Amino acid sequence: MPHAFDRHDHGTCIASALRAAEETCDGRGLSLTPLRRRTLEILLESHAALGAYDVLARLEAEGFGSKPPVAYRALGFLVDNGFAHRIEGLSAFVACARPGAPHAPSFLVCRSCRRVAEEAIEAPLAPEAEAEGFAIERTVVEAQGLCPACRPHAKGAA
Amino acid sequence: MPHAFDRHDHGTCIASALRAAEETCDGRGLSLTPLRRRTLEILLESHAALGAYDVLARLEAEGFGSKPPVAYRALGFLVDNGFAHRIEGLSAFVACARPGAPHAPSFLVCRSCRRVAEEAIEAPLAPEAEAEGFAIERTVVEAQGLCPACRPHAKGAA
DNA sequence: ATGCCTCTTGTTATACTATAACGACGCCGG
DNA sequence: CCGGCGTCGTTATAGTATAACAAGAGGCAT
Repeated sequence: MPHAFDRHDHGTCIASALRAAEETCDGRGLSLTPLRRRTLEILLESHAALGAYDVLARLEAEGFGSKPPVAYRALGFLVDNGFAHRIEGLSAFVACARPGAPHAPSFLVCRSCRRVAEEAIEAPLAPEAEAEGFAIERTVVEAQGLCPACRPHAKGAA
Repeated sequence: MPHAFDRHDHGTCIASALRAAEETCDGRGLSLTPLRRRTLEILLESHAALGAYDVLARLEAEGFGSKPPVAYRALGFLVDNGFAHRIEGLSAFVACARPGAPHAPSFLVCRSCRRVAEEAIEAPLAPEAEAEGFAIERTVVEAQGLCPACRPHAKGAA
């Protein structure tokens, strides 16, 4: 499993993510329309988190609609179906690194270049939730900091 | 340590949090001004996360300024000094349950009543970050779901 | 083929969240 | 006194997100 911060064959990344999305859509009767597919491709171009309005600008430049709901709906579809994730700490979106497999994702988020490495981690609050009678539906686990590439030259924290 | 979802003496909660804030401010040469103190009190009234504009409305009704920076600055002061936390998943703020003690907080967040239980948890991504050469500066750990009180009568997930 | 239903994309308009930039005032040390 | 700093107030604007409605495409039962 290549990491966002490692050197890797990114073309393979993209191809396998698209294939997984196609297969999952087939399997569930979902339609990966041109808009949705293109939105996913835009996210896949890098491992960086993109804001909804960044995505929207790209879509508009390629002939899709220019209004926020166009981007938010496509992103919503991708997130709902596990092809992308929302990075809460950045109000931004990133392509899923493990599409197809259900998982509770967690992230290392670089505050300098916005690249995101997706990690697999066990739900960390499960015992506490159990003790309280709290029913967990979704977990957000994000570590913000500096990636290996940005670490040397980024300004100090905060 | 009483939990937000447990029955507990909330007056003690409030009093000890205020006292801890006063002591910490004394110790660090910070000033807990009327605005900042009142903002903290507003958050302490419940264990629920409040939006910045909810807090602002309360402050305005009590004679403080009415513009967003008034609330954001007071909340920023509280968050920066560990007297309150920002709940990323809600874009909202909650009083700290362990003021004074440095800690990497994590939260159980009820999507129905917005109450928040603060948990102590070890930084869960430390080994992964170490392996990647990623320097963690801050972690966000939030589990969203239904608290014991809301579980019976809330609508289904999502 | 027609009519109906659902899904998708597009729009307009608006709501919600957050910060930059500037001004006034009070306090305190020089 | 006065200069610097911190705080609180303002105006204005930036950034994020969704509600509500319109139009077209395709399936499918009649």
